[in-house]
Amino acid sequence: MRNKRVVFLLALPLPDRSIMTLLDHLNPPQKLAAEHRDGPLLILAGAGSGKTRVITYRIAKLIMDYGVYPEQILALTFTNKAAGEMRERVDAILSENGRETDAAGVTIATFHSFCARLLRRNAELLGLTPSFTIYDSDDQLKLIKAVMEQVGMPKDNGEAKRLRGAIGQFKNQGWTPALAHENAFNSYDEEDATFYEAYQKALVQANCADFGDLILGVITIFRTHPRIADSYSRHWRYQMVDEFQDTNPAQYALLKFLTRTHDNLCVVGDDDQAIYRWRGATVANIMGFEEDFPDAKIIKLEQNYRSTEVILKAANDVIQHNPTRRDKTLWTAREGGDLVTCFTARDDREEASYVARQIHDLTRLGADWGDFAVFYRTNAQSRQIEEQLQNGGVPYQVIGGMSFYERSEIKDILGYLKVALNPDNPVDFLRIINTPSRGIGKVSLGKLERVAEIRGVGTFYRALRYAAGMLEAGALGDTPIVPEPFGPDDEEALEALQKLGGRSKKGMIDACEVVVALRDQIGADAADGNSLSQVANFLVERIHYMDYLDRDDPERAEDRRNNVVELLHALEEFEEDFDPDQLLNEDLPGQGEDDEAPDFDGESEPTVVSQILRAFLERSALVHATDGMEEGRTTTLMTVHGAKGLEFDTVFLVGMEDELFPSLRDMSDIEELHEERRLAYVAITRARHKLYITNAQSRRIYGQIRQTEPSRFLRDIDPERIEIDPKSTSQSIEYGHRASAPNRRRVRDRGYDEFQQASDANYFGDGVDQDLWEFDQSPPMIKGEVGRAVQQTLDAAPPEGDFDPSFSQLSPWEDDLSADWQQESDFAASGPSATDPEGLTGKTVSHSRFGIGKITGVSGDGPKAVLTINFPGHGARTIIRKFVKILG
DNA sequence: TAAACCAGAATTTTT
DNA sequence: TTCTGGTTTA
Repeated sequence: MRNKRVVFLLALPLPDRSIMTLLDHLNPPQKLAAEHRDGPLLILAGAGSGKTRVITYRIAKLIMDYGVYPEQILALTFTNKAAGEMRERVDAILSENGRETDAAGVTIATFHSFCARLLRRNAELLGLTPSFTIYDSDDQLKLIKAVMEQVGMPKDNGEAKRLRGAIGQFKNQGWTPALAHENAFNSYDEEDATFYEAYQKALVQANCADFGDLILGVITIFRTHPRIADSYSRHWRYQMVDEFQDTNPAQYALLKFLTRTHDNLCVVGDDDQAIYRWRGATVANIMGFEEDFPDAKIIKLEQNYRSTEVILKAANDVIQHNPTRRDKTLWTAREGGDLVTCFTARDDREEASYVARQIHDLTRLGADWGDFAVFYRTNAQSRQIEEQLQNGGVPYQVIGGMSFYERSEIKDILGYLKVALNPDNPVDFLRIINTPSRGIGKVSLGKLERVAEIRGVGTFYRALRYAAGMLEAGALGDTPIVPEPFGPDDEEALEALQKLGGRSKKGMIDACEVVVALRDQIGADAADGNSLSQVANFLVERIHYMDYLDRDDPERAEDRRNNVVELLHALEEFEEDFDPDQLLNEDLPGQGEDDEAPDFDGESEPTVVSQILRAFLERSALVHATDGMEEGRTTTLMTVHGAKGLEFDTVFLVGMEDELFPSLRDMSDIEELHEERRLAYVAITRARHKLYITNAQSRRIYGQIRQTEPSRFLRDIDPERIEIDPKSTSQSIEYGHRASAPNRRRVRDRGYDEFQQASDANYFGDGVDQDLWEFDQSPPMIKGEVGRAVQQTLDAAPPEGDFDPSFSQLSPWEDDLSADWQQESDFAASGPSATDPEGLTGKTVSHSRFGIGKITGVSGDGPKAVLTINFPGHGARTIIRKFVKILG
């Protein structure tokens, strides 16, 4: 994958001795950038020009040749994926050069996780405790609704979402409520700012921070305590930022603070890949970098090592329609290449079928499933593709979409743990108080809320303790509850809560007991024999959560229970890997170094269990469970946004239709169109050897069938670089592009009907036991070696235009696949045992967390079979079959 | 209070 | 079409 730079060895002068073998792998501008030592540096790195490579080599260079301590280096990214990859590569480079211990010292993090750490260190300065909860946008919306109600606004879901957006933008700008007021243009802005103020107050009172607060909180601290900023700035003497074009003003302000004692800021970016304007990112940061850092050195990386000439030119065709770009011309040494294949389907289902079919055929010819990726504009499009891939027996992984941590069962369990750690958190409190149902309905909640408003009570949790009669000081320094009734109304509210009926009273006592018990257990130290996974297991038992799932939705109970089990595993795993030493010598400065930095002696020293829990919750808030993408063995499905920074041999870009891609919800916003175009550019430049672009003439949206037009971006590509698949419904890119005739009839090309028949018969689904084709059970036929270039297989493919006759027959695939499956079964049948009816023992599997392992034991069968798997590096694990991919 | 039912939104993209 | 949240009913 990264072994094709050898060419340059000969062309380069001899570099420094110590790191010679490394920098030799870089081309001249790359080398120049990696050698850069002090002062600001802007690296304009085109797609596929090796920017991560440059950053990682520069880190190595700093450490090895310039004598910089690893601890002095900070590298910030936007995604966990990028951070992980960078960490890995720095690790590899340093290890290769006998400096394996150094990599751990380098701070490589996402903006958000980095700021979360800083914020925990200095939480008191913002009125938070180090145990503050991080709210995701769901939680955020709930709190906004609560605040809306509180300030007497009418219930309005749309308005709540608008406010969430407005607050998000304030925070992206780096504006506190006060600044939002100052910057208000009109009375609407003013109102939003006022609401923002109320919301922010509620957040702090709840001891919570939302995503935007992580960044804004840190810069607020830096603004008010410049000496803290100084101390951090001095600590991280060399800083690097990846994907700089996606920074928003708040992040930029953060960087300014962090570099205030020096200007060793190295940023890498590509304005053509700026795709997060909607999240407040400003290209101005990259376009005007020299203005802020007049001494900035600028280095352009223009050689693309990834794609063929055809693909690169197609990408350039598209992006050149954007004005105001930084001057940059990408070129590649890989001349020629396969044409871009376009396919127009009649509908979205046929489009998905086509993709599945192509992948299937190419893998039969020796390509690996892992060579392929399917990109779509919106997550909703993944369903059709998934269905067809399943039918075709193509194993796949979906990146993004509904994350593990967004599932209600996961949120419930984590909700309890979050409340245990921070009982002031009202969103999770309300989530768990009656889940599973305890007879605490709207009325009881109202009474509880009323009491919570009384001075001396303050929060739901404390009101609950009052109601449950658990008034004494409890775990973790809970203060005794002494309500200070402020008049007859308050007295009444207290009385009402006291006099609650039997059922809700009982429910409240129960809920209270659970939370208090959790808090006690978290408060107890690991030394007392307590562990986080024990606490979690206790919780699931104590609230009979599994039974609740069965009752709640018997249909999905099975899945959801497994998810809970998986969560418990994850907790256990996390706990095992957790290094308590890490807590002692964190590489963060702050305390002690600067007298303005607070010591957070707090009320009670956090216990190990609570620290682990805190760390786990932080990770679950900041890391998508799907982040751990596996390389190599399965086809990858993701949105175009998710694809940034990645590359694949063969890319299918689906749904290239106007109004879908470009999305254009607001036709008047020309900037939005430009951003969509950059998005298309990003998508195209992910492909190494082969690009397919597909569209559908009609598509179901919200269950309604809509006619579509081909994407304008598709028409931007020079037809010279395109071949239209003979099976395509239309042999022209512009199949019906006539603004004057919106209801035109479309001419169907010959060949279409055959294709359609097959498609209508669901040509690899009907008549086959669907279960057989479920992802996990798909026949494990790994054909080529991982990473084998698809190019070869394409060369070997049957001549185009020769429409595969079997295609129109009823079930060519079933036959093919059944044969394979049969073969596999025969193989398996050679060694089944009583406990392992399917002969799984000995097979290789892959797991999202533990990686590749071998099955050593099996009990039960079907997707629910319990497997014992040995993962090198993790030891033996017990995992439900559903959660692993069986590779063969 | 809980279950069952119905109406309306949702689909741009993510930490 | 699917999900969510709100309302009605037992």
